[in-house]
Amino acid sequence: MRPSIPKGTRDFGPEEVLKRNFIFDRIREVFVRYGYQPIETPAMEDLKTLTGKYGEEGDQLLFKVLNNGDFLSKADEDALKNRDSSALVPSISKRGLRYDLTVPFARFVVMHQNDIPFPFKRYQIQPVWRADRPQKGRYQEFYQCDVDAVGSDSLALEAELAQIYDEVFTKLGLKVVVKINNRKVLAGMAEAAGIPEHFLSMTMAIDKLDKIGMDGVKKELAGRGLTEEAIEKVEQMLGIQDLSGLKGVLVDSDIGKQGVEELEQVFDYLSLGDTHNDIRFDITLARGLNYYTGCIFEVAVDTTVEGQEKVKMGSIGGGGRYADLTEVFGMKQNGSGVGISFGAERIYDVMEELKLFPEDKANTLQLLFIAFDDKSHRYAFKALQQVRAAGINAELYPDPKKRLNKQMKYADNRGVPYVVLVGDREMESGELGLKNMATGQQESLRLEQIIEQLK
RNA sequence: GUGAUUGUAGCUCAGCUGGUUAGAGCGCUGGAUUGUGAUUCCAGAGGUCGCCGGUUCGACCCCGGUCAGUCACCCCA
Repeated sequence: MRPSIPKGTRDFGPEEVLKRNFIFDRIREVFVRYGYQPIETPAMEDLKTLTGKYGEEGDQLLFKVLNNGDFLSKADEDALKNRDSSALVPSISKRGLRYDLTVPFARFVVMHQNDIPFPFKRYQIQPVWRADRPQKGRYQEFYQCDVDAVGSDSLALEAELAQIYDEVFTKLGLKVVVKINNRKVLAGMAEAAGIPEHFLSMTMAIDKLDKIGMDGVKKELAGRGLTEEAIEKVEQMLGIQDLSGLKGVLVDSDIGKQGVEELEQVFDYLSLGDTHNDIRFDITLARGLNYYTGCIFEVAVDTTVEGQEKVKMGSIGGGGRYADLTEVFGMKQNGSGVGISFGAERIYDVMEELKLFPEDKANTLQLLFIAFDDKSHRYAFKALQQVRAAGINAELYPDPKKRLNKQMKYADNRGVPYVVLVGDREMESGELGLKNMATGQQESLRLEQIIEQLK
């Protein structure tokens, strides 16, 4: 048979894994520096944990795992007869692959609420799965890197998360825009426009502003049944760039005012420290996941920065506050959480495009021993151990009977910077041939000298 | 879930309106060179033309379906 892998999934070769780890390591460093602790949760969750948390669209994108054994014997007869897939699912599948890390985390917090300190600050770097149609920057299996804090309403946490975005992307050498908004502001806008019942449609339309433009948004709002008057009000509010202006418009909406005040506080905290990226209020930021209740975040590549103009990539991170998510799992108090996520795959793609990955020599082979016969192979095997003990990444070509040019070719393919050649002459003199693969130069040195040079 | 587009050697691709034996570059194997890779020269291996079906005397080429990649939409990281 022909080998293949499921669509939307990928293999990663050594070079890619090293680069991916570079991203994960930078992210993890910052998470740890801010006091967050690691957890891991299973790839599979009970389906009931996942369904209903991501909206209707999200439910359709969940991977369901077929029950073990004779699952059809317990299948819903009617659903089966009517070919009604969505009605059939509960009777043949009780588990699904996680769709994100936030919902499993909320489940984790509630299950372990008596064992963990609050506020609980955790980070989690694991793959998630979505049954989406793959395209540019979108896969069915991809990694998310989440930081969340549960058990505190403090807006210092929102500010801290924005700082984390700032710091991670600075370490990665990527200039970004961190957009911040608040669901309460959006709710206030709906109130001010007299359309609180259209809150969700309004946010979804607004979310598309940078893609379809103001005219597109207006068309979409009209299509969703808003009056011309309401649409005009929404358009006016979308033109507001600063928080103080917004406060005046939302004066009659308590929730709207609250949202503005929260944002003011977040930016006040941020003003106490230095940041390196454009962190700004953006009234057009909406975000689709419907469990968000307060501040929301989204990160995009800053295309106004020199060298990054041509990057076309959607959001490379997002998050927000979810006050009620743990309540769904039965937690009565202390349950407000806030968190952000890094889209590692998209960050990878952007960094690849901009050539931001450094040569990471620490993780690759530094020295290769090549022996000409069994006797020198034994000699090299012994020398190898000393080299490794000195902290140099080294290996010995395992088969000395292979022709020398084969072995040299292997060295070339591995991209190893230095080769040590060992044969009769070298064993006799105790001076080994150290060859620099880049220049082709070769010199005779004692093993200790070689170690000294490569250290 | 909707639409567009592509699928030929390990990789990147060429292949005329449908006509015998499907090609190139790179890579791979062997040799020139049994103590030297990357450069040079010589030779060689490697193909169910994504898969299934149809049209035709004849299909890599045309038609239908299907699978996969890519891109856009919906949504999203």
